[in-house]
Amino acid sequence: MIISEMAQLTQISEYTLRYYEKKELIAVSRDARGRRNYDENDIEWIRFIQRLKETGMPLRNIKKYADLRAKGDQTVHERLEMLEAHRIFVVAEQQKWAQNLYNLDAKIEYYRKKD
Amino acid sequence: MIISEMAQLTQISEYTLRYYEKKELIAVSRDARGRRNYDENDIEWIRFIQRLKETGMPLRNIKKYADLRAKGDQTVHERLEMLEAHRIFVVAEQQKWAQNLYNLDAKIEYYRKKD
DNA sequence: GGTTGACTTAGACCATAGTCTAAGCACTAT
DNA sequence: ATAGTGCTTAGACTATGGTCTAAGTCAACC
Repeated sequence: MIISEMAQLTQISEYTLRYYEKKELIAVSRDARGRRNYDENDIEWIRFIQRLKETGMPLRNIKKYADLRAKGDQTVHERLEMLEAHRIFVVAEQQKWAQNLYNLDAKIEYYRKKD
Repeated sequence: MIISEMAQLTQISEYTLRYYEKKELIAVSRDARGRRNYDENDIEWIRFIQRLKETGMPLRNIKKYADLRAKGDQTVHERLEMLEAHRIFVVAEQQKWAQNLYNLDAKIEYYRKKD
């Protein structure tokens, strides 16, 4: 799979895909012509990056994770620890969103009465 | 209440408080000496701004809301509409977080077995 | 043989949201 | 008096995460 297809599939621009590669979040192999050749594995990995990003993990941490991943199975434990730490963050964020939604609803209720 | 107290209370730096004022998110009155004099109303308003920010509303939208607020009660309906639109956004974000947490947990489970 | 779309390096540019400094003035407290 | 804290304007600088362009190469398609 070529970069344009990948961009389409993941909704990540070609610029950004190259940018991620330069930042060493992704390592992509090339075909005989030197073009990036994304495989199933890359797709999965990029989707995972997307999820980490959506849950507020900065690229530098994603990079750390990518580095561990590149080192192979002996880093599974470390990766697990990263994910578990991130999980705690995500849960805390969720609670913040819930609280904020609650407050927002109270405000909306208040305005509805005024309106 | 003077700016340093306000910064302490809200955990927003003095720089940022002045920045918000320059951006016209807040209008603060001055005392006889020309110093910013925050009152209860300002505190409540700034807390509200914090919540909007925490739920991902960009400053330019908060500014729009602030402008409406400044115009008084005849804008209650418009403000309500803004909040309702934002509510939809917040709920969608929450769902995204829930989905991401679910995926994260699946990944963690997978790694736990490998570990 | 021209167009298309990929590649490269390097760097400019953008938005967002601050953060900080300089320089000079004003007032209060020690 | 002088330190401390507030004020002002104006602009520099930071971090994050892209986004885009230039300039040149290369291979494939029509």
